[in-house]
Amino acid sequence: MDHETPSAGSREKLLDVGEALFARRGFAGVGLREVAESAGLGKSSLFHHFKGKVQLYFAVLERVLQRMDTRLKPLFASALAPAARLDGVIDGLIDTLVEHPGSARLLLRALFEDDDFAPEPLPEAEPTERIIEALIGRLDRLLGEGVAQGEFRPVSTPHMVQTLIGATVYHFASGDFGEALLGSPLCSSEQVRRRKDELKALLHHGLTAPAVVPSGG
Amino acid sequence: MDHETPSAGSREKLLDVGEALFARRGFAGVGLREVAESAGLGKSSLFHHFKGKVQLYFAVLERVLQRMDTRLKPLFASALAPAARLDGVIDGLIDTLVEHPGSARLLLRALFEDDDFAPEPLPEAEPTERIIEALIGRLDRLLGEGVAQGEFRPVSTPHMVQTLIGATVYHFASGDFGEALLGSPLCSSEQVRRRKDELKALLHHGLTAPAVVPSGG
DNA sequence: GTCTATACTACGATAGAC
DNA sequence: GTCTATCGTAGTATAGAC
Repeated sequence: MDHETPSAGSREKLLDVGEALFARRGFAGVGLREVAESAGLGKSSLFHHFKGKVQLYFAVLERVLQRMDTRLKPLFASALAPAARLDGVIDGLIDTLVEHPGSARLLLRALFEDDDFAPEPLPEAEPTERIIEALIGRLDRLLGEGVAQGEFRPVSTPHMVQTLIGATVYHFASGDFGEALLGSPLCSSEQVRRRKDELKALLHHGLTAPAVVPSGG
Repeated sequence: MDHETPSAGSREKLLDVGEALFARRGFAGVGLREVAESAGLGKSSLFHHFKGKVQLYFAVLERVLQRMDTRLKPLFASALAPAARLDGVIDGLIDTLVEHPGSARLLLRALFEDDDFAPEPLPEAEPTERIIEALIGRLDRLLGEGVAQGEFRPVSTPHMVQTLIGATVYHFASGDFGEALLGSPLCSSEQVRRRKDELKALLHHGLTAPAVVPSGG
């Protein structure tokens, strides 16, 4: 093992620093000098670990998405009924967003900022797009399953996916604004529990099919 | 009249161009040269209309927010019951986001990107914060009213505000991703109508109090 | 693998002619 | 009100010493 670890510590540290900075200020707002020096390196040493700025950025994004995918995959694969499975996915998603500060913002940026870093599609963006597509696909299928089985109302699953992203990713990305709105830190254990409860209650009432009703109603 | 219009056209054009560019690439991702030349001016002429980059940015943001505020104020002030009033606000909000492309992204950025353009709080950011605070305050009070009158479930109004922002602002800010997910343009009249219907249905089932139940249940 | 030094470009902003 | 010219800084990236 370890046949692929050039210097081990520095690369990880660059990814950590890059994750924090890119999350806060976005791709264009971050200078490589700041990244390198925050990691305890000189500016030029960064280029020994990453070919350029975009490569660093997508390496950071891919690590965040990989973490999320690893965490959520088993929850999607559980044998529970769709509604219970969705509850588990929501809890797991919120947990990962909270455990790794910055990942919510980084993910939100990846979703709404069109990757217009370069004119032509970048090959290094492909792995990240693959993971996002897989995650969204699983969520969409879970919702579709619930609708097919009659446990959920017949909603538009893509629109519900968007609503769920907004309710989770956006919420935990909304730093100072969200904190001012709630009156206490977004990631405090109390507000995290509250967020989970509020969202799951909204879905329980709003997504679950409202029991069996006679068609004449 | 007209005592305050120096050149009229250029300033408006700069705001238009700035709105499009800042929405797409964020504050740091936009160069003043591109803004000026896209407006048909030289780079230096821009400084005749705006003192600097931050002033241009907040002028753009303020215009967007002002537009939104003017549109939504009467909807918030309507005499309808809270649930119907909320429906109207949602329709109006989505309409403004759709009519002015870029405003969703610009607003989303303003909400989740902490204004870390400068170390100290900028005086030119204050008007925008005032409008946002007013809008959010009205929405929060509308929800609180509905809860107090028993028309809504006893939800956390700040959390519901966040959910609504995510369901509207984020959705229409999610350009290529959202379009790929839905399979057709976000702002097509069909998808806009669908978005309104899906969201209002979710709220109708998930936010409205589920009829009167005996307390012993 | 990290450093100093450097090339080249673009940035925000200012000065002054017209 | 717009222009050309310029300043100072910081950006990404490369070359080469250690």
